[in-house]
Amino acid sequence: MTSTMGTRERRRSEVTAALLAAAKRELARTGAAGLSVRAVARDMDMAPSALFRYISGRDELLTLLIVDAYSRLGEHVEAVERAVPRSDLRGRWRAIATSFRGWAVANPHEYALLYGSPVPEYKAPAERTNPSGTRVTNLLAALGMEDATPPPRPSIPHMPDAAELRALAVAADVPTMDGDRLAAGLLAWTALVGAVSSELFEQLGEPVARLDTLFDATVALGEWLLFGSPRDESA
Amino acid sequence: MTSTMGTRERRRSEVTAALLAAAKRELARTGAAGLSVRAVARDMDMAPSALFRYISGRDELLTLLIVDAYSRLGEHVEAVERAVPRSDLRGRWRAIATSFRGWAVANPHEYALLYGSPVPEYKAPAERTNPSGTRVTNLLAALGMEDATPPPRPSIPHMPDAAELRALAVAADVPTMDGDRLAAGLLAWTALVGAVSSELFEQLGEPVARLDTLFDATVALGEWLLFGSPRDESA
DNA sequence: CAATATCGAGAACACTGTTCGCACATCAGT
DNA sequence: ACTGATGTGCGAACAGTGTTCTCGATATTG
Repeated sequence: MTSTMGTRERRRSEVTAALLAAAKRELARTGAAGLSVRAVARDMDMAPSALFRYISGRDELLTLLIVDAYSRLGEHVEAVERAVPRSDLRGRWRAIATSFRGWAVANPHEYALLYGSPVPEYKAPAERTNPSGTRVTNLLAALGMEDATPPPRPSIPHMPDAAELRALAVAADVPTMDGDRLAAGLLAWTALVGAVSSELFEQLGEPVARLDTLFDATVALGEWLLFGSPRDESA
Repeated sequence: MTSTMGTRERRRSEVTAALLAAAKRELARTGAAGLSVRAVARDMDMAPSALFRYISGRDELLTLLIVDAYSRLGEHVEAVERAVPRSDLRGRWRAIATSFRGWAVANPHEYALLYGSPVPEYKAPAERTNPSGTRVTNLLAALGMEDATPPPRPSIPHMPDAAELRALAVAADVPTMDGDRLAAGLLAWTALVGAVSSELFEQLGEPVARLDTLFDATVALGEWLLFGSPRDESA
């Protein structure tokens, strides 16, 4: 219908874009908790009250930033993963993990917004964050689906038995995946998030230079969880 | 020298204690980012300006809360771990992990303050947080030291080799521990933090009931990283 | 052109952290 | 016991925040 936008419509989308850009700058500068509507307004040379024509309040500003950050993270990880040959499942996992970490260290405040402590008095609306928020975990799920070989089921003592893990699969939205594989994916994922968070939030003491090694170990652990030892495949 | 406290000294320690108690209540209610000096003052029936006789500002209030939270977490985990027979190393690990998670779910805001995204514009002074902040990881380190059997060195592909892991040990402040064991401990620790954070910050979707199972799997993984499979011991 | 919807700005309100000056209570020394 | 010094609480004030409301200007529509 509206093949050409009227000046009003055009200006509105322009201002909306500028608003989001300014908010992203502000987020990258001071972090989520320090994000100020007035500072964003100053950055845009607008009165603070004018911004309320475009956002309902600070909460929606946060929601916009969360969705945007999820999207950019997903875009980044997907692009890196796509460059790996589809048959190299282990390489694809490593690409996901390393690109995830790379984006996190390049965008620490955005990472904190997504995977750090939630902002109090604010609950992100799932219907808006879910589509972009699950992109990277979806990559992991796809990885598990494409792996034709039966999951290695490593012999780990006290590991919950297959029935419990299967129940885990039912509760999540991946009913077609067997429990062992889903558990392996979840373990690899939470371990990855824990390693990146511990590194970024500086909870491990001083050895900054060696964080690479620790991360490599995490990636190797995840790979082993997902695909087992190489000799298992030759067997 | 001052065997008895003068009324001034007494009152000061009383007010300090009440201040910390009120701040803890406020933290448990609204979280770290929503912590308000004025709200604490209201809770104590004092003028906001009066609090500045006891704290230098909001940052020191945060520091106090961080140290206190670390201490209580350490106390809790240490108490639970102490109840396990010293010879049951695996049981001690499980006690550490489960009590860590138990305290986290019971004190989510405190946990977020310690292991979530750091508060912007605020850097916790390491000389004050370190003593209490390393109590639980020290338990883990002690666990590794007491284990006489050589580390199992599980065959994980792409795991950094022994030399790199040893370098990791040198960089950290545990030079007497061999690299494999330290790497295993760090991996178990970051995986634990990742699992608890993912659960508490609700980044895993809906299956709330099954989070226990996922956590059990994380504990089992950590146990395997630290001590290997039981049959390895019989060999 | 007239009616209407949208927009930006400014003032205002209720908050926040923090500083300052002023009364008052307690202390140390003679 | 009196005095000077020190610690303590308070009210006012300043700069900053999120948000609401009104009001004039402007663009769209009939």
